[in-house]
Amino acid sequence: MNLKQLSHMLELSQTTVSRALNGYPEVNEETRRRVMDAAKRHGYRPNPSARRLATGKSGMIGYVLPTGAAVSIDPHFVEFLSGLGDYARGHDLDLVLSPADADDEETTYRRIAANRQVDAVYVSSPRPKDRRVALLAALALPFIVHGRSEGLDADYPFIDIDNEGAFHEATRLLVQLGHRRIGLINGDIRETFAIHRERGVRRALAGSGLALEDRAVVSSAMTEENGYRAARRLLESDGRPTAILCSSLIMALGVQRAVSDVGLSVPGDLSLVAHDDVFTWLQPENFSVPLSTTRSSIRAAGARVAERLAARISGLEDGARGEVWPVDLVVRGSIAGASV
Amino acid sequence: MNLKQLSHMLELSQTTVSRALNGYPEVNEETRRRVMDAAKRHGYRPNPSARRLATGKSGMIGYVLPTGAAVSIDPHFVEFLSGLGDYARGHDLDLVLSPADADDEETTYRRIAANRQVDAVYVSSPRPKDRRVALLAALALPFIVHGRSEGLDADYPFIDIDNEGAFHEATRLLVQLGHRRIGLINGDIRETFAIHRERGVRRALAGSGLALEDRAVVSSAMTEENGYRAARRLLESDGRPTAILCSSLIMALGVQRAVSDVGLSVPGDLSLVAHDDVFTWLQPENFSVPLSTTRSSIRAAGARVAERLAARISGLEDGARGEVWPVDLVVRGSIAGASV
DNA sequence: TGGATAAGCCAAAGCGCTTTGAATGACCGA
DNA sequence: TCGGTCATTCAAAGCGCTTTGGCTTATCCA
Repeated sequence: MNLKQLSHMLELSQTTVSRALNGYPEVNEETRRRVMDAAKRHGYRPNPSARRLATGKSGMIGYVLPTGAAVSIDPHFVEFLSGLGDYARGHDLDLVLSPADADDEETTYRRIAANRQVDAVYVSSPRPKDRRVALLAALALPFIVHGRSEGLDADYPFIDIDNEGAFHEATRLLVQLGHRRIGLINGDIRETFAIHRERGVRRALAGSGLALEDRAVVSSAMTEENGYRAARRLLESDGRPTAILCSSLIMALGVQRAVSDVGLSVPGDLSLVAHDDVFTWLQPENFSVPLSTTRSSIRAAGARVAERLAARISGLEDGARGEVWPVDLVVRGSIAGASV
Repeated sequence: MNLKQLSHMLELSQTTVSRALNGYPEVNEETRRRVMDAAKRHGYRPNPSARRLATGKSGMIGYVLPTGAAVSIDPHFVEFLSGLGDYARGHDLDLVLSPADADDEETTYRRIAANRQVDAVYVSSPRPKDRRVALLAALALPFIVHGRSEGLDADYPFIDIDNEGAFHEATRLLVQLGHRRIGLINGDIRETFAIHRERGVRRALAGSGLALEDRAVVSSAMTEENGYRAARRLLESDGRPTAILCSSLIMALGVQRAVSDVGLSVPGDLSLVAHDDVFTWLQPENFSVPLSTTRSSIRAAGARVAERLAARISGLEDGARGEVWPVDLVVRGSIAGASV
C-alpha cells in the first residue's frame, strides 16, 4: 500500500494525503481524520527510502564503529547500547553502525554525512582535542559526544559524568581514612575520562599536601589482565600503596586476583575503590569483598544521549550545551582505615 | 556531485555512466575507463537513498535488538559485533540495529521487511521452534541464524558451534578422570545452545552408565551472580559434585567465588570447565586457577555470519546450509582426577 | 456588489538513481 | 547492394515520497 493507492482510494490528491498524515495545518480537520483513519485501517506506512530521498532525513542515528584486528569493542559499549535502544524503541529510531578502520574514522564520517545516511551521530571515547568534534561541526551533522573532549576552540554538545569529581571524592575519603600512599589503575590515558579521573585523584591528594607519584599510576586498556598486571606492579613496589582506585570493575577483578596472589587482603592490607558503570552481569556487591564504587549507569547515559539526539534532529535542541552528571560514591566493605 | 552532473561533464547519458560504473557489459571499455576515472577524480559516490529507492537494495544488514527495562544486551553480543564489523568494514556494509520490544519482535521484523530497510538480517539466541525462522522465510528476507533452532519443519541457514560435542567431550574427559558426580551450570535453558550443552553432558554420562541428576543442573541467565548462586546450591547439596561444567566465563567467576566461599578449592575439591567465547577482557588462563575451557571465538562467528549474509544478498549463496563449527577443548589447571 | 483574504485542495516538479525500450551506426555475409 | 547483427549509446519512465506554486470556492468587509 503506497501513497498513490491510498490517495486514489480516498479520492484525494497525494499532496493532501501526505499533508494530512504529516500534520500540516492547511488540511481540513475532517479530511485529516478520514485520511488518518484509512491509513491506519490499511496499515499504510510511508516508504522510508522514498521519504528519505525526498526529505534527506532518514530517521536513524549513527555510530562509527572502530574496527580492526587489534581493536575490540569493549563491553561498556553494549551497556550504552541498551540504553540507546530503550529510548530509540519508543521513538521509531533505528541505529546504524558504520564500521570504520580504527585509524581512519574520518573517511567514514564524511561518507555518512555526504550520503545523509543518518540524521545524527553520537561520538564515544573522546580524547582531548578530538578531531571528530570539529569534523562533525564542519560537516553540519548533528551529534552528541558521550564524554568530553578538551582543549577545543569551540563548545559542543555532550553528556558526561563527573569523573574528576568522583575520583576526587573517593580519594578524599581514602585520605580521611588515613591513607597516604594511594595508587591509581586507570584506563587508556589518551581518553579524557581517564585524564579526568587522574586529575581528580591528584587534586584530592594535593588538597591534603600529598602528591600522586608517577609510579603509583598505571594506565592501560581496561581488561582483567591489565588490572592484574598493574596491581602486581604497584603492590610489589616498595612503599606500596595502601589504597588503590581502579577505573573499571573488570580491571578490579584482576586487582583482586593480584592482591590474593601476593598474599595480601582487602581491606586489611589494601583498600579498593573502583568505578562501576553498572553491568547486570558483574556487580560490585558480589566481589569476594564487596567493592566500594563510584557509580554511574552507562545505560542511563545511552538513553539520555538518544533523547538529546532526537531533540537535535527535530530542532528542539541546538547550541552546545554540556551536561555533567554527578556520580554516586557507594561505600562497601573494600575500604578501611589505613593501618600504617 | 551527482550522476546528472557527472554524466553532463562527460557528455554521456546518465544511463551509460550508471552502467559503466556498475559493470554492465554493454559499455565500451574505453568509455568505461573514462567514466571510472572521472568518477574517482571527482569523488563521485552514488547517493544510497536514491539507489535504494530505485533498486530496493540498501547495502545494510539488520539486527532486531530486543530491548526493555528487564532486558539487557549481554556482552557476548559486542564480541559478535566486532566480528561482524571486521567483515562489514571491508565490504561497504552497514549494520542497522532496530530496537524492538523484547516481547514482540515480530512487528519489527515485519516493518523492516516491508520497508526493505535492510537486505538481510541475522538472528541470534535462537530457541527450539523459533518463530522468527518461519517468519523471515515468509517475509522473504534473507537471513542467517547464529546458533540453531530445533523442531522446525523446514531447513534454514545457520552457523553454530558444536555445543553438544563440546560439552560431551569435556564431560567424557571428566569421567575419565574419575568424576562420577558432575554438575552443570548452564545458561537460559530455553535457548538451544543451553539445551545442546546439557544434551552433551547427558550423553557422555550415559555412555559411562551414569546419569545427570536434575538437581545437578542449574540454568539461568549468564551473570556472575547466577554463577555464584548455582555453585553454592550445588556445592552445598549432599553428594556434591566433584566437577562442574559451566556455560560461560562470567558465570565461572561466580563459581570460583562460591568455591572459595564454602572453603573448597579448585581443582583439589572441584574440577571446573567453562565455555569460553573468547573475550579480550577476561581470559581463562588468568583465573586464579587457570580455567579449562571449551573454546570457540564468537567474534570469528560474527565475521562468518557477515560473510554469508553478504553472499546471500548477492545471490552467491542460497539454500539452507547449516554450518557447525568444532569447539576446542583446552585443558588447564582447573581439572584434576577425582579424589573420591 | 465586488474585490480582497483565507481555507482547502491539487497537479506537477523534484529527490538521484536504475532500467526499459529504442535508436544509431558499423560491420558482415549473401 | 541490402537486410541482419552486434556494439554502443540514449531518452524517458519509473521508484514513492515531499513540496512548490497555483487554483477554486467560500467568506468577509467596504
